[in-house]
Amino acid sequence: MRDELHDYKRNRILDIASQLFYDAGYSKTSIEAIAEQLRVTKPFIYYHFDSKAAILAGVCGRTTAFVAELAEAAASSQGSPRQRLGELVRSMTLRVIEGRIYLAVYFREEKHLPEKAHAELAGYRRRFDGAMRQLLQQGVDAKEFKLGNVAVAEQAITGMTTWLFNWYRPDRRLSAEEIADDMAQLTLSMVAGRSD
Amino acid sequence: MRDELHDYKRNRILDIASQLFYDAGYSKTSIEAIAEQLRVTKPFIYYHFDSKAAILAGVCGRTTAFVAELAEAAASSQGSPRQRLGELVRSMTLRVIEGRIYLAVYFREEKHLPEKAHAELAGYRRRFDGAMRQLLQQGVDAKEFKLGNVAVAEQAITGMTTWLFNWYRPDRRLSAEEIADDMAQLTLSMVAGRSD
DNA sequence: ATGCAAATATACTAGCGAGTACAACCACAT
DNA sequence: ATGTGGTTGTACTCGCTAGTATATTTGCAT
Repeated sequence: MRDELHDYKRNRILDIASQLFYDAGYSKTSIEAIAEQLRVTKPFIYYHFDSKAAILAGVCGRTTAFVAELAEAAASSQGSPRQRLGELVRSMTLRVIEGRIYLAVYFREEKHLPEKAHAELAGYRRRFDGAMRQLLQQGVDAKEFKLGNVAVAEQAITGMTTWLFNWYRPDRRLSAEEIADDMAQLTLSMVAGRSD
Repeated sequence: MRDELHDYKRNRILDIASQLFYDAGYSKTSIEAIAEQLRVTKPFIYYHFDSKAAILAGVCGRTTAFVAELAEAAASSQGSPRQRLGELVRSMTLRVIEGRIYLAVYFREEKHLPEKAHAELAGYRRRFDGAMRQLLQQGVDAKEFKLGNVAVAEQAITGMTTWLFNWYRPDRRLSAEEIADDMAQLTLSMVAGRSD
């Protein structure tokens, strides 16, 4: 139960760091600033993390893995491609909204990640892309989807969903659920193909 | 014709800076590194730019304005909404591919922009969003598009197009034109609406 | 040729902030 | 009570880099 305390402290550091990195950027956030917010001192931080970059890695890892797993689950589960794609986009949208701060930091500060963390996260992205592409291909094979290039469609869907981290603001009229439903609907129209 | 030389030098600085900012990130790129690549010294740079942030502003401004103008032109030109939207997405895609380095730097390093440049670029983004939304609304009014929430559809289209800066690599099988055609096609299917 | 202004280089300053050596503290077992 | 390991604070170092004071050069007008 001392481990739990450790985890709790680490997470508190990551909470504060996420917010500061998000608001001001990684480079403009000093370790001291993080310590100050937590009402502790620098060595407290360094006791729990090896370096500033390690904190960044912690922040960036918070959402990425999860999204990849969503896609893999969708690609290999039961149901029609159409149905699975809709559900995937819906849940992905919710997840992106939830983790928008971590995603924003990740995409912005990728260059500051230590090599190891960078490779790990790149791996998740590849898994996500692979799973999504596979799902789209299943839909094409089943004649449910009509697509030119599957890779382009895959990136289009990924893009429109991921982009949410950039524009979503919680104080909008729109609820996360409404957006998720719309996104799913738009995606399904998109893959259904020809409309002229 | 001395002005032309000035412009030329400024642009050379921006060329190098774009590439270095893109490859290594803004913070990890020193002015000296830029000078070195150009085979000049630091004061040369400072003679042409007031600060490092001013260089960043120059880099970030390279594509943004243009994209906003594309959208405004599309919103207020002749032709059916459907036709204009397709053409807009097509040309936007090409432009995003062309200026992907500048866009990547812009989205990553926004926090390092001086207030003035930040406001200016935010203005372009607002104009873009406004124009795109207007165009979509025209399509809805003309019963050409079927959309739930226009704002969500707008961001979806913006996202899938802008996201290109993140995944496009010139050494792919896909040409820019093919991608642009696909994007336009996907967008039109998307806005055409219900498919079930 | 020569003087003036614009352009570029040499050689510095100054401050910030990541990371650390070491000291102090605290909880618990014995 | 006391020693021991895990934890946090005090007080530094040290390198890096944005920015600059000043010298030098270059090109052009006359």
